[in-house]
Amino acid sequence: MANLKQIAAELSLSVTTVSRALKDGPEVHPATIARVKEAAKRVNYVPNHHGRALKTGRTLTMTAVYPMETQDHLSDLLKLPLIEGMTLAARQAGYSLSIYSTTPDDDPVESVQRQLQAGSTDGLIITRMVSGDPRVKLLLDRGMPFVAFGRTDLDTAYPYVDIDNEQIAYEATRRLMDKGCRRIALQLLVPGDQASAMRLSGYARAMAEAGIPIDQSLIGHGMFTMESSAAWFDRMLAWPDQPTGLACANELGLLGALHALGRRGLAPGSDIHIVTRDSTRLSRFLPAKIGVHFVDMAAVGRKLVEVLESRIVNPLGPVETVLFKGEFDPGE
Amino acid sequence: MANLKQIAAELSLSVTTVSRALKDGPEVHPATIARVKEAAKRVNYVPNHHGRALKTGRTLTMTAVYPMETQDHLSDLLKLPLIEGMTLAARQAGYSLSIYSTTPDDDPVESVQRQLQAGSTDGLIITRMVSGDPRVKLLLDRGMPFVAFGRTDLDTAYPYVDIDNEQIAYEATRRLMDKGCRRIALQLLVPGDQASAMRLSGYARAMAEAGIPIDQSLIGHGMFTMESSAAWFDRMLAWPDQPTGLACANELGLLGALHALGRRGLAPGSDIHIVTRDSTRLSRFLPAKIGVHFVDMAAVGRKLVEVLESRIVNPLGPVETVLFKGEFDPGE
DNA sequence: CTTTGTAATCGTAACGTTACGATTGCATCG
DNA sequence: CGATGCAATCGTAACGTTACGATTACAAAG
Repeated sequence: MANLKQIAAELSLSVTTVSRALKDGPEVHPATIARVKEAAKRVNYVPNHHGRALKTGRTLTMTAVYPMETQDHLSDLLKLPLIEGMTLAARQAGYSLSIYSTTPDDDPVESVQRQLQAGSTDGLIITRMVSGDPRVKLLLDRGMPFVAFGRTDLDTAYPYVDIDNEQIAYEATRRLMDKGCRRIALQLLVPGDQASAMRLSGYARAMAEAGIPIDQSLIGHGMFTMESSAAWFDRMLAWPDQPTGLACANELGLLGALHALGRRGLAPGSDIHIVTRDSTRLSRFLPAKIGVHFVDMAAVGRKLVEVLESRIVNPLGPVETVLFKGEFDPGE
Repeated sequence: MANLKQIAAELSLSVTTVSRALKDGPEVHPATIARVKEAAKRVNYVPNHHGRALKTGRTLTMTAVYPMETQDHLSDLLKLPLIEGMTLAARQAGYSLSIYSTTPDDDPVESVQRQLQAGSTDGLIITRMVSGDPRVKLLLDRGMPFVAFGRTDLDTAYPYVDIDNEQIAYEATRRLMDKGCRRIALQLLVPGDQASAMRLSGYARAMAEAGIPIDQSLIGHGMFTMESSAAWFDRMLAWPDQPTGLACANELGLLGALHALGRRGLAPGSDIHIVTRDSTRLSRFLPAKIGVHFVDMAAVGRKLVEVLESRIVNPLGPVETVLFKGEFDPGE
């Protein structure tokens, strides 16, 4: 409620002087600065966000576009440490972080466009990149600072932070082969998005190296939930030529697959081997031998904010791109 | 980039008329309204958030204060569906949701105060209520719309949405007793906060009814992580009078406890029984017989936003309070 | 031909802030 | 004693929006 005008009136100063005093302007008498700061503290003055934003054009707000698969099912657990990393880093950098949820019904380009216009944000964190993602061009054209979580196949340079999904899937597949697996099943999330495409590509590379032809029926798409993962894997386990190795999309996929195995009295480690990506370290606490690829998503979240901040502060600076590698833990 | 002034200049109208036309003001000629809307659409006009907020005092922003235990460990998984429920509901109600992370180092009252002053939000969602929570009085005094996730022991009325933790813990304890357990261990999260106090109270009620004295050494505080849960439970399993029942704080506590059991070659269901609160349905996919109390946190998140919106729209309206009950599933 | 009424549009001020140029007071210097 | 320089402070305008009262044009009524 307290504003510059009130402080100015109380101290018989002009609004200008008060404003300058609060930023330690060199033109203001030190004694006046002290008086102003004392008064500001006393009345609990905090600069009005909108007044400042309107004048300066800077809002000190970052917006993360948060894609949801459905409204009913639990999202990929990696989003929790990601959000925590982002919110904390944003706050420490002096920004507030706004979360903009989108459902599959929303047009992703339009979602971005709306954020652009309203001038309500200094920068955007976009996720769920797709091939030739049109949002990148749009944002570059408008000069809106942004950073992508994930990459896309464009010839223009743009800032991104990504996980090396290709390497993760390659390594996962190789590990399974080391255990003797040749029929290796692969779980993917969103059909057509970049992260899934990279996983598929890493898988294909490992298979090609081993000279094993790819069996499309071993590749599962849309494995968002424990239920869908369990049902899909259960179906495969009924085949005469059931898979002997499985690379899970994430923790939820793993839990679903373990559930399907358990119902048949099977456990991973002897006949069937399982590898998963895990960003919560949850799988390390399961009573099963599982190879785990850990990626520190809180660090990814912090990095996203860091890169975005540098874009905001210096829009013409060098375009940063960061690739996080995972750490593989074979699980005994 | 496009603003009212530009549209007005282009159509040779005043800014006022354009502004009114966009809201279908009855004083504007229908033909003019059509012209204005066409032009607005053509130049992709979206009202500037800060200009509007400054003038009207409404920001169309809600802020959720998000408490974090530590910067390193994964938070309670219930926060993921909670955030998803909140962000989606906020967006559908026309608000954007800002997440304000706080660490244990932050003074919770000061965190709230800062949000208040800056005028950057229309309402607050506060969590992690403590006994006699000073934030409630502060917010009521200032007339800032808010809703609490959780209750506190104050004689003033204020809006809240809560989970019936007392009932959850009572029922959990009773279920364990039904299985024959008398030495029942209880996991709690934050020492001193309201949710943990309620859990403890429900536990105590069930124990009193059964005439079993409470053994303080069976009550564990600060069980935020799988690691701490595992270590704590492991210590107890080494006792000659080890517990025969365990009520876990949440999914992470459960995984930690199962891990400790598994290392000793034990499984829940015969000698030792386990019950947990679960809001991700994760425990249903574990190969263990566990009693589960499910609470739909996405619904809680949506409700929080709904209650907050009604406070914002009608600050003098009736004070809503909502209590979510869980559903118990005995796990076979 | 002036008055009254009404539909449509306009102009000004204000929200709280900051940028920038103008102004004041006072000591110093030729 | 008037000119100059400097430190300190002030005033105005602007960001984009909306609220409110004023103004215009024109038709109908006296």
